[in-house]
Amino acid sequence: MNSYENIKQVLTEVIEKEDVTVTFLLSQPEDVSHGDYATNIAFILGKVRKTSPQECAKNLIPQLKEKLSEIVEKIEIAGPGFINFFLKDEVRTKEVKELLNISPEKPLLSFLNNQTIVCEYTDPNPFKLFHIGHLVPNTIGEALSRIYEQVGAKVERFCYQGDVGMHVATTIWGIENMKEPNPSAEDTLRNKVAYLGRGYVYGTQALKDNPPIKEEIININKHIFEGKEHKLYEDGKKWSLGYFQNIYDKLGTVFDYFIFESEVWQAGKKLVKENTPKVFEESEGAIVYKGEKVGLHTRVFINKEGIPTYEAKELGNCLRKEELVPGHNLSVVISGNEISEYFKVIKSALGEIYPEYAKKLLHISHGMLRLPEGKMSSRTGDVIPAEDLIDEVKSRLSERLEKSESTDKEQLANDIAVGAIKFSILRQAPGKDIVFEIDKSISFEGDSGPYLQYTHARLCTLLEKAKSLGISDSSEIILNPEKELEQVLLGYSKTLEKSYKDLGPHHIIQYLIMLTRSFNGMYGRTQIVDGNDKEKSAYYVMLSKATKNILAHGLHTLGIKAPERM
RNA sequence: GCUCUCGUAGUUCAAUGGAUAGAAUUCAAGUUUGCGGUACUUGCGAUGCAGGUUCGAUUCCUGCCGAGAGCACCA
Repeated sequence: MNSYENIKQVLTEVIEKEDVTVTFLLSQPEDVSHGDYATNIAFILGKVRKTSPQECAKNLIPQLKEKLSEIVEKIEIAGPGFINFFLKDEVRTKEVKELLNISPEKPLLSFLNNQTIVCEYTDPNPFKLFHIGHLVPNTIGEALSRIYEQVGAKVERFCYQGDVGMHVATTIWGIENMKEPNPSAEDTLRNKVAYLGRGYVYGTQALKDNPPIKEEIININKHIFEGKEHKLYEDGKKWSLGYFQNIYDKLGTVFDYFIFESEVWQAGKKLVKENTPKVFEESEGAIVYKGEKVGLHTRVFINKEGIPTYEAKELGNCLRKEELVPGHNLSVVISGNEISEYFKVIKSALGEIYPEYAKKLLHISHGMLRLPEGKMSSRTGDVIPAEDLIDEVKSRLSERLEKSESTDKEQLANDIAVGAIKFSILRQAPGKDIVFEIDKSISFEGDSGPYLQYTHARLCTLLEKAKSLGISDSSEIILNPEKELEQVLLGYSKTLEKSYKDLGPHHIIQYLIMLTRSFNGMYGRTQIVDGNDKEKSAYYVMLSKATKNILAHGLHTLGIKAPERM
C-alpha cells in the first residue's frame, strides 16, 4: 500500500467513525508548499455538522496524526479548511524509486481488467483522400485506445470504411469521363490515389454543372451496391487501401479489424425493415426514424430508392462489431462533431431494438483541424492530404536533422513530424477545433512534441554517461531532496486515471510538460552526473531515470514515439 | 426559427464546485565555467454581460450578447 492509499484508508476510517456517509477527495495540491496530499474532508463534514470547516479539521487532526505517524512528517490546516499532508522525505523517495520498474509494456492500472473494448477510429473512405482531417480521429483514437490498455482493458481497434455510396460512384464516373490515361501498374500508390482524387473532383464539378448526369452516377452506384463486377472499382479500392496502410504505418496504428460498408449495409437494411413500423416508419417513400419523440430530429435510414443511408449502415456496423467481438463491454466510436446529432438518433433507434447494444455505445466527437492559411473543403479540390502535411513538417525539420546523431534519419524525421502533429492534436480537450501551426508545433521550445522528445533523448544520453562512470541509481544519501520533482513523478498514475475517466489525453500532455519543466529546473541548478561524488550523483541519476521512464510511458500512451537519439 | 457545442491573458490552450485562475508564445530583464543552452529564473497580462444556487462558481441553473456545427433521402 502506498502513502496515498494509506492516507485515504485512514480518512475513510475516521469518517466512518463520525457516522456519516460522504465522498471526500484526496489529491495532490498544485503548489508544493501545500504538501504532498490535501483533502477537502473538513468541508464535507462541516456541511453535515453545520460547523465551520476549520473546526472540523481541527478535531480530526489529532487522530490523523496518530494513525499516520509512520509516514507523515506533519499535517496542517490551510486556507478555508483543507487538510494538508506532508510525507516524510524517505517515504516519498522510496515511492519514487518504485517508478524505476514501470514500463509501457504492462498496464499501470487495473480499472478495466478483464474487459474488452471495441474502439473505432480514423474511418477514411476508399476513393477519397486521406486528408488532414483524418489525422484527428486517428490520433485521438490511438491515444484513447492506449489509455484504455493502460488501465487494464483489452482493446480491439476497428476501422470502418465507406467503400460504397455516391462518393464512390461519382469518382468512377469522373474517371471514366475525364479523359486521362490510367496510371501504369508500377506507378506509386500515391499517384494512383491522386488520380482517384482528380476523378472525384471532376465528377463533383460535372454534377454541379450538369445535374442530369446524376442518373448515370446513380446507375453506377446501384451496380456497385449489387456487388457486380467492376474493374475500375476493384483497382481503385485496392489502391486506396494500400495507400491507407502506408499512412497507418507512419502514424503507428495497427488495426485489428477493417469493416466495409459493403459488408454491413444488408444487415442494417434488414434490421430497419424488420422493425418498421414498430420502430421506424415510412414517410414520403423513405423509411425514417422519428427522433422527435426523444427530443431529437427525424432522420432517413433507407431512402426512396431503397438504398440504406449512413444511418442504416451504421446500425449494420454495430451488429458486425458484436459478431466479431462478441460480448465486448464498451464500444467507442470517434468521429467529427458534425456527426454528433446523427449519432444520438442512431443510438436511440438502436436502443429500441437492442437496448444492451445501445447502452455500451459511446460516441466521442472531435473538432476540425485547421491550418492558419485557410479552410479545408472536401469538394473543391483544395483538400490537404495528410501525407503532404507530414512531409511539409518533415521538410521544415531538415535543417535541425542535419546535426542529428541518429543513425536512421528518415525514421527519426517521421517520428518527430508525426509526434509534433499528434501533440498539437492531443494538447487540448477533444471536441473543439484545432488550429495547427506548423512552426510552433516543431519549435522545440515551449509546448511541443519535439520538446518532450528532445528532453527524453537528452535523458537517455545522460543516463548512459552515468552508467559508463559506474554511478548506480539507488543512493541512500539524500541531502536535499527534490521535493517538487518527486511529487510530480508520483502524480503520474493519478493523471493517467484522470485521463481515463475524462476520456482526455490532454491531461497527460499537460502533465508531461509539467514534468519536463520540473526536471529541467533541477537539471539547470544541479550537476546530475558527477564522477567525483558518485554517492550524491546516484540520487539525481535515480530521479533522472524515473523521469525518463515516466516520460517514455506517457509518450507511448499518447501514441508518440520517444527516440533515444535526436 | 429550433437543437447541440462553445465564449478564459495580444495569440494558442488548461483548470474532478475549492487555496493566489495554470501553461506556452509575444514583449522586458536576468542566470549559467556542468552532463546536448533546443535550458533555467523573474516580470507584464484574462474568466463576454446580468442575475441565481453555495461556506466557496471559470465550472451548476436562468436570461441576454457573440461564435461554430447540425436540422429528410450525401457521408
